[in-house]
Parts: sequence; C-alpha cells; structure tokens
Amino acid sequence: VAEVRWLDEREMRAWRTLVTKTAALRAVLDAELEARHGISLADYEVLVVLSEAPERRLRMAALACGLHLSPSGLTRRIDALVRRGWVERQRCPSDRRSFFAVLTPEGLAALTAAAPTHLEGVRAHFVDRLSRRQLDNLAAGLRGICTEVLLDDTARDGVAR
Amino acid sequence: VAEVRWLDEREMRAWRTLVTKTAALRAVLDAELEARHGISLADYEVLVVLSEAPERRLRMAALACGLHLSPSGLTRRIDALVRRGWVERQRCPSDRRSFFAVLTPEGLAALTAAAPTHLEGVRAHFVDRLSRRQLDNLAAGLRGICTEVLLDDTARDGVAR
DNA sequence: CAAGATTGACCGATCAATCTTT
DNA sequence: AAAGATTGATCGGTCAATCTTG
Repeated sequence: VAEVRWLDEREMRAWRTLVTKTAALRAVLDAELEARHGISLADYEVLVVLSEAPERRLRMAALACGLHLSPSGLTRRIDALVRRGWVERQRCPSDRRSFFAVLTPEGLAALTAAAPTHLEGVRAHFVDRLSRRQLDNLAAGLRGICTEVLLDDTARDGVAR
Repeated sequence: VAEVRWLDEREMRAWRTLVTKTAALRAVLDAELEARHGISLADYEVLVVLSEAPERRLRMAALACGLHLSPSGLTRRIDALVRRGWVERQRCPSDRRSFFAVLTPEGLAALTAAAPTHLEGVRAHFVDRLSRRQLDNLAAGLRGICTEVLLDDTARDGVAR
C-alpha cells in the first residue's frame, strides 16, 4: 500500500464546498417547487427529460439511464406520474417487451407551469451569483470529472442530450 | 406572472454539469468505500464529523445539524453505527435529555483504514483533474451560493395543489 | 409548556427474483 | 438463453406523535 497523499487546505475546502453547496442548492430548489407547484425536483426532472425527447417519449431503459435510476426505481416513479395523469405508458411496437413513457398534455402543462419557478430558483441561488467567467470556469473544470462513469451508453435509442 | 428570464446555453450547461458531475462523483466514492471497506460514504461522513469534534463526540442535535439530517434520521443512523461497534451513546451529564454520540476506538480504526481509499478517490476523480486555479475558482464561486438557505418565502404564488 | 431524542407509519430507492418476449 | 420491465423484501430517510427532562 503506497503512501497516502493527503489533501491540503484548499483542496479539502474545494471538495467540501462542492458537496455541501450542491446539496443545499438542490434542497432549496426542491422545496420551492414543492411549495409552489406540489411537485418534487425529482419528478420535475423526469418531465424535463421526457419533454426533450423526440415525440416526448422514451423507452423505460433509456429514461432510467438518463435519470441515473435503477429499472425498478424508474418503474415506481413512472407509476406515480401515471397516477397523476402526467405520463402514460405505450407498448413499444417494434419490441413488445418494452414500453415508452410518454409525457401527456397534462404533464407538459404541469412542467410549463413549474418551469419559471425552477429557472428563477436556479438564477437566484446559483447563476446570478456567479460571473460569466466563474460560470464558464466551473463548467469547464467539472466537465473532466468522472468521465469513465458516465460512458454508460448502453441505451442508444434516446437520451440524445 | 412576470416575464421569465430563461437560461442561456452556457448557464444551463454549467448548472447541469454541476448537478450531474457532483452526483456521479459521490456515487463513485461511495462505491469504492463500500467495495474496499464495507462502509457507505454516508457512514464515513458521520465518522469524519465525530473524529473532528472535541473528545470525538457530539450531542445528537449538533451532529444532526452538521450532517444535515433530521433528528429521527440521525437516531437510526447512529443505531446502525452502534450495532457495528463504531459509535456509543453517552448521557450528557449537564442535560439528561441529551445524548452524546461518541466515536469508539474501533470506529476510529475503521475511519483510519478507510480514509486512504476515500482521499485517493477524491484525488483521482476530482482534485488531480483540476488545476490549482480551477480549484480555487470553483470553491470561490460556490462559496456564495445558497447562503440564506430554506427561506419559506412567499410560496403563495401559484399553489395549485 | 418547550426541548432533545426516539418510535411508528410511510415514502422512495435498491437488489434479487419473476414474467414475458426476443 | 438474454433482455426489458415489474414485483417483493428491505433499507434509509422524513414527518407526526410520544416520552422524558428542563
């Protein structure tokens, strides 16, 4: 076992700041969406991904991949959205094992209603507090992180983001 | 409803990169700790916080605050760590309603054993992939985020429950 | 009564097992 | 067989209610 390279003060602070601030940010955005529109940030993200897909639908596996959710986790989440009338299941005609999750008009309406709250939150708590340069640096820095994990591209047929 | 200020391409990318990369990073670090030492990142963080406290102990309320966990959530997490012999409860002598969670020698040993894995992970997946300047910029940018946390502000706007 | 901690009910996620279709 | 999706058991978290102590 080799010698441990400890983190110095700045490295440790950068790491901890990243973790704590990102968590706090998500918590605030989630609370705002929940309070004003009765929708969780997690469900909001499902609607966003579906809304950006061709024909506003995705196969379950592709959607699970895009949301970094397990197959069973996605099944239950879609169940809940179906109960609210925001998503429907469609059999996939070319492969009868598979299903599409389709965004309904009601789901699109819910997303459209909630989007301003979410975007204003992202601005108020994040984007507007950083300069253009800071924002670009941050994105550029983070882009190289954890690349090997995200190359989980088994589901071609969608998630073309 | 006021005019919505949409996010432009760079703003949106910075925001999404922050969210997805941070989540991926935590997932990797958690998996590494779990695989090599049988401890979750969440439990690791409990041990870290306790190890840094005076006398390696904290009252439950203080610990819950430090970990951003609800009181009941902390109770169950400490239960689990007590079962593993890594933490003990001590009655607080000055206030008999309260308890300390105390890091045991075994808990400290577990932390010491796992720390190199964690630190090497933070280096390999994060710190060593950014320049010193990028790291400082990132920390500086994020520091101003979400300072006022959880203001239950005018949430009466469009409450369409 | 208020504060600190715990318990019960429940929610949302995972893994393992299952069912259907390829 | 293997792949896509779902179900059952279970885990870890929250909220509401409770118990004990200040």
